[in-house]
Amino acid sequence: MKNNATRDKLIDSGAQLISQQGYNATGINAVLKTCGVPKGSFYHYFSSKEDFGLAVIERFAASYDETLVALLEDNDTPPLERLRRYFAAGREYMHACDHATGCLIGNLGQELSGQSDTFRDALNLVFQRWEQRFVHCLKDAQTQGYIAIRTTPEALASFILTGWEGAILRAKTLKSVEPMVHFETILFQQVLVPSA
Amino acid sequence: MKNNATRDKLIDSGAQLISQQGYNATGINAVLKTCGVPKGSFYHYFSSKEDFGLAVIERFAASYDETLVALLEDNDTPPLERLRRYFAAGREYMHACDHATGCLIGNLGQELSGQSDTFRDALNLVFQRWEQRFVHCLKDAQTQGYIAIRTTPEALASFILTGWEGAILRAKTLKSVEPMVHFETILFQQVLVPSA
DNA sequence: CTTAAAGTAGACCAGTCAGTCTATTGTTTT
DNA sequence: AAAACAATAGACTGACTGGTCTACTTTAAG
Repeated sequence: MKNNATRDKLIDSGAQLISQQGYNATGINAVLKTCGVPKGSFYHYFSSKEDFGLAVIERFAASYDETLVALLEDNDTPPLERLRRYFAAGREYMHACDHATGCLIGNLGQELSGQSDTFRDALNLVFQRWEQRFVHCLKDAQTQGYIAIRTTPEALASFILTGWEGAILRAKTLKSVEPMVHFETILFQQVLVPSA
Repeated sequence: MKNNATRDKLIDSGAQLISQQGYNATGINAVLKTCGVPKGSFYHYFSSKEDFGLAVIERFAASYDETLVALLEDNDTPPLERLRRYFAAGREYMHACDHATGCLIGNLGQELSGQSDTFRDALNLVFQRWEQRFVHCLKDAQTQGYIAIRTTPEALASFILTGWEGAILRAKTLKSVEPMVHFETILFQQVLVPSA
């Protein structure tokens, strides 16, 4: 009843299709087809499409959190350099997916938070966990004197996360990482600075 | 064949439903039901759902551009105050819609730009027109000495628009305008400042 | 008064949706 | 070996999708 190769295959295919097309536009049959699993198995592992969607979110969040920790809590690297690497990784991914996919959590947040409170809560939690990772890194930067303490790390983390998500969205419609570059440039030039 | 009350009713209802539920989740029948128009009329005015969606975008953009001009090109008001008013209006709207709707263009950009190039192009154009309105206002601010000229107005406009869109997205999943407040606060405190 | 076109009206179509059902196969446990 | 359960398999259902079709009504032109 727990973990299983078939279940994993379903979640993997689902994450891929949902990333590309969105939740509503991705039919269960399409997921089944891409991984060659019959419908009976799907409803053996998941009670509904919503249940499946939540599992996709959960798994993506868990996997993404690992890379987030590796990037933002690497104490061998100066805090602002960690942030730079995070942005660079995001830009690379955006380029790799031909500017079509973006951020799964951001996509679903936009599509589903007005549609289902269950999804909204789940996505909100993911965002909040991400913000905490940023807070941790920003606190390091403040105590080490790299940035001023005129703003709380929490507010700064919110600023960075929302700005970055917005830049990703804009990059999708523009089919260019230019908005992401602009965001990063101005952020490091005027916000993440030491002097008051 | 041109403008008509029925056509307008369809677009109005469509804009409302699509704002709330998204494009894919909004069926044509639902639109027809909310404004009491039969299907025959719909396909008399629009050749397809995509055609309809584009008309909804076009009309929203035209109407929104008016308020944008009124806010950002009001020469009787200092440039930064114009921006403040723009953000205040956005916050008020977000509150009025119970944090559920957000920005129609942003929503559709997220949902459709990976799905249809036609939509992506249309939405991209709208964003670019908006950016130009910001550029105009920021140039005023620079020439009047309110903000430094270390960054091009174009890059700044991109930064503001993407940051704001991201804040709206985050406000939807959080059901609070807090991210929008954080964005505005830090923007005026550290980015839109005169000194180098 | 006639005729053509614009617009209204909704039954209808093939296809797809999420979800159900029964039957069968694999794998343990006893 | 047998019973119990997990998992596979896919045909099937009713509701709904975007879109088509024909019939009817209104408006305007000649």
